Amino acid sequence: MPRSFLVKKHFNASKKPNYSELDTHTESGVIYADLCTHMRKPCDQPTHKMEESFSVSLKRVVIISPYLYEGYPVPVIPQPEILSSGAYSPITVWTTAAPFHAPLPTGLSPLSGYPASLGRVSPPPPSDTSSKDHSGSESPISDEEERLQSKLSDPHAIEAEKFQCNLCSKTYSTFSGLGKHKQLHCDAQSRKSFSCKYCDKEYVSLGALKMHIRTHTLPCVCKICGKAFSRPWLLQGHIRTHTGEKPFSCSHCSRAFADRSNLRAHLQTHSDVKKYQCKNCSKTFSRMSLLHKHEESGCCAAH
DNA sequence: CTGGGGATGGGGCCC
DNA sequence: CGGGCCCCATCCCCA
Repeated sequence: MPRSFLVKKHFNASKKPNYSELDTHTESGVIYADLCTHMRKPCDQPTHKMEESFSVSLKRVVIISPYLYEGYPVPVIPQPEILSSGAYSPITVWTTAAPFHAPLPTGLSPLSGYPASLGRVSPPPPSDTSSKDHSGSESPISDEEERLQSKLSDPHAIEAEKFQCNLCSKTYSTFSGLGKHKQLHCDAQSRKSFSCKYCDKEYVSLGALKMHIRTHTLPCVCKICGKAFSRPWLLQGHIRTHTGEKPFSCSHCSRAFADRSNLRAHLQTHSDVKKYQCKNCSKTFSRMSLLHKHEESGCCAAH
C-alpha cells in the first residue's frame, strides 16, 4: 500500500474548488480576512480543500498585494502574533484523544480549558493535581498504590470494587480511581496520538505532526511569485519552473525534466511493459491515472 | 478519448 | 529533531 495513503483520502480528490466563486473578492483585504477567519477557527473541511483555498487566495494575493509592489515578502499565512490573541489559539496537541472511555462526571473534562502547546502532555484535571507530577508516561506510583489511595480517600471504597477498566480489566472501587488509572496508564499507552488542530488528522509522533502542520502554515514562500509551499524542496521544485532548470535527463531520449517523478513517469513511455495493467482486459498503462481513466471509461463496467 | 508532460502535495525514510 | 530526499499520487493541460 502506498505510504501516503495511510492518512489521506478523507475526501473526493477528483473535485476541484470552483474558483469562480471567489471572483467576488476583488480586494486583498477581503482575501486576507477570509484567510484569517479560516485560520482562526478549527478546520472542519477536508485538508486538501482547505489547501486549495489557500492556494487560490494566494494566487489572488500575488496579483494584487501591495506587499509585492513594495518588494516585501508576501504574508501568505497570517502568523499567530498578527491575529488577535483571543481569536487565535496555538495548535493543540494532546497525547490522548479522550482520556476517559467511561462517561465523565458533569464538569469533569480533562481536556477542556487546557490549551496545550506543541508536544506537551495535557495537564491532568484539577481534581488530579494533588501531590505528584503525573505528566510523564511512567507513573511514579503503581496501580496497587493507586487502588490503595483510592480506597483510603473514599469512605465507600471498602465496598465491592465496581469500576472496571475496559482495557486491562483492573477494577476500582471509585470512579476517580478508575479515571486516574486510565489516564495514567491504559489510555496514555494505547491511545497516544498527536492531533492537528487545523484538521482531524492524528499522528503517532510529534515530528510527523509538525511536518503535517507545515501543509497548513506553508512557510516556504517563492520570492519570485509569492506562492507558498509546505517544504523547502517543494519550493525548490517550483523555482525550477521559473528558472527552466531541468536536472533530470532521460537516458533514452534527449528530454529533461525538472522533477524526478516526472522523469520516472516519462521513462514508462519508453518501456514495452507498462506498469499498470487493467485486470479485465489486460491492457497496460504507463500511469495509474491512465489506468483509472480507462477503468472509469467503461472497460470494467461488467465487473 | 487517450497519452504524456508539467506541477504539486504529502507521508516515510535516512542522515 | 529537523532537513533533505524518495516515492507515490493527483490534477491540469495540451497534442
